[in-house]
Amino acid sequence: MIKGIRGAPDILPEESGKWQALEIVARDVLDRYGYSEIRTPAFERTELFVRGIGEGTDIVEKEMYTFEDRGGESLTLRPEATASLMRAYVEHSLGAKSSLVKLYLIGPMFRHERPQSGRFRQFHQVDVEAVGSPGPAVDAEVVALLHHLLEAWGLRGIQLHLNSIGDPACRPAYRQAFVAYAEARRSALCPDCHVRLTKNPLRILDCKVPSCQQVAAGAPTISAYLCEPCRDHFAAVRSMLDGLKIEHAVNERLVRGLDYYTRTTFEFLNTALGSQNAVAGGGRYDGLVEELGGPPTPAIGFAIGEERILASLEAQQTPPESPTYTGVYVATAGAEAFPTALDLVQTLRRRGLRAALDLEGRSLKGQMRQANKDRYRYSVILGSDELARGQATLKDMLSGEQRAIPLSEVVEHLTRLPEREQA
RNA sequence: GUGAGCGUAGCUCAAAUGGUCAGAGCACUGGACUGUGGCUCCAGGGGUUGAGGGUUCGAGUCCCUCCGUUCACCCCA
Repeated sequence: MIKGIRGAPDILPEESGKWQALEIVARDVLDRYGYSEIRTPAFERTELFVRGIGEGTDIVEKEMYTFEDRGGESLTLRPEATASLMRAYVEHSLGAKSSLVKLYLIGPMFRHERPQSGRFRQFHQVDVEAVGSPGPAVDAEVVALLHHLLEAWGLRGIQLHLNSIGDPACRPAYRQAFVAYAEARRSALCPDCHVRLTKNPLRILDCKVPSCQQVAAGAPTISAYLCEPCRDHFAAVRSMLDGLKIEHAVNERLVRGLDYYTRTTFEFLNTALGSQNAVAGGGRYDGLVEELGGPPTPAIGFAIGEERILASLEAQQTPPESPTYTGVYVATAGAEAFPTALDLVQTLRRRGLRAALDLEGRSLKGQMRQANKDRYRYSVILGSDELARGQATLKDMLSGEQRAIPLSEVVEHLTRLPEREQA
């Protein structure tokens, strides 16, 4: 048996409905906020991610699915959406059409990590980006949008963590101060953090090792080092969120792992989820577009992990769907009724009804069982008796009542009956 | 990449110290109900016990290797 790829699960028929429901809500809410969908390819030149995400990041260093195409060019399956989206933004000069461009992208991302609960090698994100404005109002609206989305999905108990990590004017000073502080306490740090010290020192703030946390607790905080503009920006974002009654906690340890972030960073956490508990995360990245060869363009965005949203909904036992009885199952007694049944079913389908019949020559009993299992609201029984009299038997699968009606009126009759009924 | 746990029918699981141990429930198909679902009862199909090797008179049960899977670390959605 040829098996699927580890960490790239199939979404089976019984669960695809949940995904559809999730994405319908997302598209609806995004549309209300004025966002347009963009679809970019699932792969890009490797260079795009190396430059966009950052040479030293874990994603680029060890998690990318990279391969050479037949022309010898290095390509990579997208590990995240922002870089692709910004590439398209620059390539097609989307900024020329309006000063603030609002885009979203839904699709699979690929990262070569060891799978575990809430983490996959192919996973799905709803990625949202607002490009073109540096103002704090955009930050606030973007966070409010995400908050709105989670609410629309029915998620409960999600915490919002917020931080500002400064900009090129002030972050270097902080970084320097932090490194000096950490360097002095090197002996207390775990081996991983020794590596971080040179590669990505701020990540030490995130480390879970107790001794490192102690070091982190006494470390200089970013807030003390923010420059005037960054401080004002952050304060403005916070006060707008307060005005919108969106609860948030400032988490100075929230240092995101991608190089391109500036100023505002945020994460929505669900502590009910276990180890991989970030349900969505994002931030501002005012330098990325320029880094990719475009004009200096401020932007902010976030990504939502669809698997983690679904897991959260499972965890709180509110699956997105409830079974309904709809449509018509046409059962036949005797092979001679089949042509009539087939024709009837096709007609019903053209009239917009969900309709089916047995294609395997099963017994009437078997057909009725199928009708019940597939949640059909009505069944129509066609047999030699009915055909001889020019009639059909119409049965209500919920009440069990049945009666004979003229064959010629079946379609009309069924299209007038209530279409959807709760179980 | 590192560590730990687990791998028996489609699914969830049984099978005491190795000796009728290859089973049950659900699901599926058929029947009881001679043309009818959801309840009940009966029957049937389906497994080289993840793969390969070893120990033994004998292994699902012990040992080794590999593979898969789960959770955790790392990191992130």
